[in-house]
Amino acid sequence: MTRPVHRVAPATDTPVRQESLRAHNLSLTFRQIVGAPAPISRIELAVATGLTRPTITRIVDELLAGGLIVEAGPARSGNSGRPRVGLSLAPTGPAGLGLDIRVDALSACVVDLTGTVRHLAFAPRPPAAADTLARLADMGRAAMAAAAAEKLTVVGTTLAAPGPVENAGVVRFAPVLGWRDVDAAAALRHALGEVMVDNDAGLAALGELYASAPALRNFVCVSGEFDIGAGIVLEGALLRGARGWSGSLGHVAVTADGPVCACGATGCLQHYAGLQQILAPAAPAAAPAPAVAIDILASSGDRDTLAALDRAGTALGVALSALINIIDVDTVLLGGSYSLLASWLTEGVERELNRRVLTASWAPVSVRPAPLGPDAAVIGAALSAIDRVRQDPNSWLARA
Amino acid sequence: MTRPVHRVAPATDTPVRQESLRAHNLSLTFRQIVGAPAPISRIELAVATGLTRPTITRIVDELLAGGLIVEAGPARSGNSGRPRVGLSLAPTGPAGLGLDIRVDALSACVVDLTGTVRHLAFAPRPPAAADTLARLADMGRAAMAAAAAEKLTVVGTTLAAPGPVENAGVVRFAPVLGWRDVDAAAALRHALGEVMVDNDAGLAALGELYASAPALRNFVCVSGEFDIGAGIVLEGALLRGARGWSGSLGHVAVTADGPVCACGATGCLQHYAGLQQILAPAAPAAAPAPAVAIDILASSGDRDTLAALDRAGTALGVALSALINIIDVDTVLLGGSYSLLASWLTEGVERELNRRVLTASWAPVSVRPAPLGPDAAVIGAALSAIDRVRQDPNSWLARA
DNA sequence: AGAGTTACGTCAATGTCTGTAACAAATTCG
DNA sequence: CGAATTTGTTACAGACATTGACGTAACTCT
Repeated sequence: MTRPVHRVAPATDTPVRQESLRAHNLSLTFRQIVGAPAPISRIELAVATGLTRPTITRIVDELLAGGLIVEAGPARSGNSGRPRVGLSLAPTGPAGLGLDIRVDALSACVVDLTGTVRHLAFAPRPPAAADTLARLADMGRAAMAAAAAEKLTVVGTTLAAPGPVENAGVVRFAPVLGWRDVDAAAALRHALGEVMVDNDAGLAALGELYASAPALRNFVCVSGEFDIGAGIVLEGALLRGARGWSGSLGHVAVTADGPVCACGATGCLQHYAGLQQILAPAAPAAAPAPAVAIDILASSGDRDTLAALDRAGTALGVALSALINIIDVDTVLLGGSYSLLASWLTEGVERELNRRVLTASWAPVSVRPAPLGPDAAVIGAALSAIDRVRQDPNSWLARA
Repeated sequence: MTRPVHRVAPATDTPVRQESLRAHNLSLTFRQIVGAPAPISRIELAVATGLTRPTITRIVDELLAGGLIVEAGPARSGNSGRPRVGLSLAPTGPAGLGLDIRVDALSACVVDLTGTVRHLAFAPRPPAAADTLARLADMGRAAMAAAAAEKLTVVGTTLAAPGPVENAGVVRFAPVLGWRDVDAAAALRHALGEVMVDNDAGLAALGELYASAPALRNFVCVSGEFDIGAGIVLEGALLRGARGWSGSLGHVAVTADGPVCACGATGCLQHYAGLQQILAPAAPAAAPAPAVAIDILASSGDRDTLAALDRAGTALGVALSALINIIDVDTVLLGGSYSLLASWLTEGVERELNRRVLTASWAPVSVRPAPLGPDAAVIGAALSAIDRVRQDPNSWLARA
């Protein structure tokens, strides 16, 4: 009856010393500043973190010296007494660089510590992989220069790619681009330094996460570009799966014995809700920006397009019901191109969710367009790059 | 000599003081002992944790005094020198209590620190909810008494329930039992103290996780009892979702326009792969242990049953493909009753996974029966209760 | 203008952990 | 039997964060 036991997810595998204690409290305090909706004073920090005022003073000094935060003017707190000095994130200093490969364009984005987009550029996408990567390197260098001009230092770069990515570097499979096993991280390393590569749908979800005003914590963001991908955020963290290949929603079966898909399976969501498939009946010659074309056709009352949108919404709802039954989230964001088409899709999605999600009667799932829309992935990529500093400012302080 | 660089501990929301430092290092050391395949000496602990020998000595003293570990006899390490003293988990001290409500029976289980099952009992399930809970309370008390007789103290209790659970206490919906919104934690609190309630499929996955010999880290365990549930383990942690309602695989659509299910939707997996549905064509009068009945019928070559099993395997494969496309895991365990039927199901499941999982060609998904089978949920429940002590021994030490 | 109030900084005292180094124990080998 | 070797313990010093008390700054109200 003896059963051996083996290790499970540990808290941390490293020993801690006094030094790490200090680093931890510093990072804790910094995260409070990051998360505060408005400039926050030292006293408020002391209350929020549970640390004492002298400790906060010391930590704040360190953050100020490192250029990570700035003091705002004094702000009234109560009626009398010395006003509090607001502390907020510095608009200069570290920044994150994001790159995105979309069907219709390449884009680059720089965000600062506060999450503000400081630079956003687009360029056409060359057909060949090598040209695409070279162009991205150029855009990255240009973005870094633009950042430097505003006293920003790029501390990390993330590339969003439309397909499953392995080891944060190799794009396994990207049908739109015709890529297979492209080591994008290696190709960009020379020009841009270390580059993390991640799935675009996941990064779009991260973008929406960081940008969400009443912070979302559990949601899925469906990005409908060429491929349909889902970025799943649980407890404020992106779900990457065992090998980072989560979120291939496009190849979830809606009808097991449906029509054959390019992937070899049958009845995939892609077939019902892919942009090309929605557009096809009305305009066989694909337009450069299919989502816009679909929106125009639908607005003009085109029956084929409206019918296709209805099918797409229903199919999306079926696949999302599977997703939510499998992993419970309370919000669906229609992202990427779908954000432009949300008004045509939401109804069908909601209908299926209400029918099919087992727990819908206790806690209805909210469906809405993603605020950042098609730019969410670049912005998310840049934010994920800067977020390493936001979560652990010590790396930046150690550098200086 | 250069001092090793130590990364900050994790993103916790609490401040750390010297005291927590001590607690962290103690818990780190203890987890090493837990994870070691054989008794481990102080020196080995020092190497494994990165702490110094004096520190290890102090921590080990504390663990010995607290009764969490015991010294084994000296063991040869090299040829000469003082032999190492092996340290291993104490077979007495804290224990976890698990309870499970199954269709066919109630069960209770006690595991000790080492993960060994020390007590396992079954009882018939009364039809009414109140009776069921009263019986469970009795079984829990009996198990606690049995544990005490072996010098074990139950430090936590977990109840596995067949349905979505809210706030670790309220069973929202359990069709087999006819339960809706039953506050099981409250009902058992008086007899057993604080009880955590969780979904049975998730706990079964945890059971398989803790018991897996070459440790699994990313897998899904499908439990087919009355309801089909999936427990998803990612990086050694159970995925619970926003409200703990993850894993309702039974109501994932296999064919969107399929037959109507009891839940109100159409084409649910439950309809194709539920035990009752597999059994129905051959033996309309449900046997007490459907899985056994199915196995016997199939072994005897019953055509209807074989056909039903084929349909079930295929449907399971479709739903699991959706799951794996959505969240990437590399292993599927056929658990619960399915473990008994694995030989009839595996082929169909594998076929569909290979067709439908987008990344199957790079990394095939392994499908196999779950070693613990139908008892995984109780054992997992008990293990999850004791695991709190294993992950953080300080709670136990503080008590004494 | 002065009292009252709140915010923030500084200093010494305290406690606790780690690391180094010397020391004690237990066993093998010549 | 004693030297060598490895394991485990004790003693001391160094480092660092927290606490608490006191002092200073800034602003409002009377």
